[in-house]
Amino acid sequence: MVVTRFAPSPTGYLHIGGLRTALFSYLWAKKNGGKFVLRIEDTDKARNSDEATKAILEAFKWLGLEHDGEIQYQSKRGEIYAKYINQLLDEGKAYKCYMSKEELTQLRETQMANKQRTKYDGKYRDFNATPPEGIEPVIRIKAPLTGEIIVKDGVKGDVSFQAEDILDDFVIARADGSPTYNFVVAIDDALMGINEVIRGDDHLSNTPKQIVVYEALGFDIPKFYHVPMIHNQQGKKLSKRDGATDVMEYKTMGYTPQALLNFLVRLGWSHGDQEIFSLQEMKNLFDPKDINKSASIYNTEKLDWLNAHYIKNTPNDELAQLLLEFDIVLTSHDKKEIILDAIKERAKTLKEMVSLIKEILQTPTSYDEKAVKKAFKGDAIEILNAFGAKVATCKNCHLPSDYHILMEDIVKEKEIGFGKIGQPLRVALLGKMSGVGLDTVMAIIGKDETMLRIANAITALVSSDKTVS
RNA sequence: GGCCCCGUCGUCUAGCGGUUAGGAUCCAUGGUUUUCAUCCAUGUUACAGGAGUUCAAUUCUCCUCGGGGUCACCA
Repeated sequence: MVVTRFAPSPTGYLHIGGLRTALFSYLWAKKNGGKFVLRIEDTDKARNSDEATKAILEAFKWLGLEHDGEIQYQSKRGEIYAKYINQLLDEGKAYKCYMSKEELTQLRETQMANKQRTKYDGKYRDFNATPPEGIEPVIRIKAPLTGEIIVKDGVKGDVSFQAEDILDDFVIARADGSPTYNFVVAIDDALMGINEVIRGDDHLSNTPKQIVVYEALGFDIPKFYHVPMIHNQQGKKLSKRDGATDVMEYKTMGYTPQALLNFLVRLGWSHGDQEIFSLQEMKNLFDPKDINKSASIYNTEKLDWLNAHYIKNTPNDELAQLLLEFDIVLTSHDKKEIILDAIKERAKTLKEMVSLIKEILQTPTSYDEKAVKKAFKGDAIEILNAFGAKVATCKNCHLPSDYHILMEDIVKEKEIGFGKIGQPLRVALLGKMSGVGLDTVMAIIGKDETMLRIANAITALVSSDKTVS
């Protein structure tokens, strides 16, 4: 069974890059009928917060990503780590190092001065004399000093490291007894049965150290997939400064979970030429072997397009539901269908839908100057007036088609083009030159409101003398 | 600096020795529409550079250049 995991450290909101690796891990587990474990790496007490954990869970919930089993917290697993530290000590695979921080610093400075790479010199590796006074030791693992370590990576291929280039006896437990990252990750992954690790490729160079731990403990080494980073426009690692890296920001900006997931799954992964993936399709088709090797640049143009696509293809009931989050209540509005049908084709985000809806439902209080200039030429006011009268006498005006007939009538009677009535009427109803079809607007707001808006516009424009003759 | 990874249109990507180098997005143009948007059609734009290997390289090898990541008693 495939068991994957997402293992964030709760130091802030859920990052867009983190979400992508989470999604990949989730999909791969689901595709194989396996398990997706959520593990909170909260060993750094100074930087962690409960809020951050909540934020991650909130984002998961919004996007519909579900982890399997209980959430694992590293902070609760201290005893387990201690047990393995002692085991390694007993087996002589790890040892206590009494080098003071000052001495370590000194060592590094000397190495740097000699243009050597900085590494621990193994001073206490085979030490069995009386330890120096007043120093709490750290625990170091005996890492191989020579030889090759190969990371078999499903994305990058076999990546080979030379022990002498990168390894030294690294610390697995600090002076206060707390275990370090590379040690606990290996233990947790092994104990939780994680056999496919999908994570950012910034961890690739950590992997040999973790392999050292796996081997010392006799654990099976999982399959690794190191997925390339997401870069900002400058080609650097995406950071908070780049803006919009908090997953939940996308909710407030009016993106749908579907669109965001679809956007993310295609960043660094592809399945032929397919662009649109439902969550179910992702679960069926995702395979880490199709993950790209190179980093991608974060650019939301395609997200906008996907979001527009999903809005267009979402049933109105669902849209009404989503709009509730934006304080738009259409769920039991009698014109719900006609409103949503009218605007879903022209909005890129839910937020845009909100302003489109308000634009229709609210009586305009001002008129766009350019639009007025363009629309109100010649006898526009007269035409508009005549149209108003037509609406007033209309006995059966409910549907857009009813109003459309009215417009056709006036075009015929006055022998004018559609624009002659369309333009001034549009300004009167919406206050500007663009927007939803006029017959639709009138059907939505009804006969009385239509007449009111026409009257308002005429009054306003005549009194302010904004007409152009 | 050492080590490691990467390099196809502006962007996301397909390609897995022989293709007019494909799709998507963006942009532009045209059509549809009373307007805007949608939709449809058309178009511009890419194999970082140089050596090999081969009958043939975007594809394989090496070098150069460029970009990124990582080198802790952080995770």
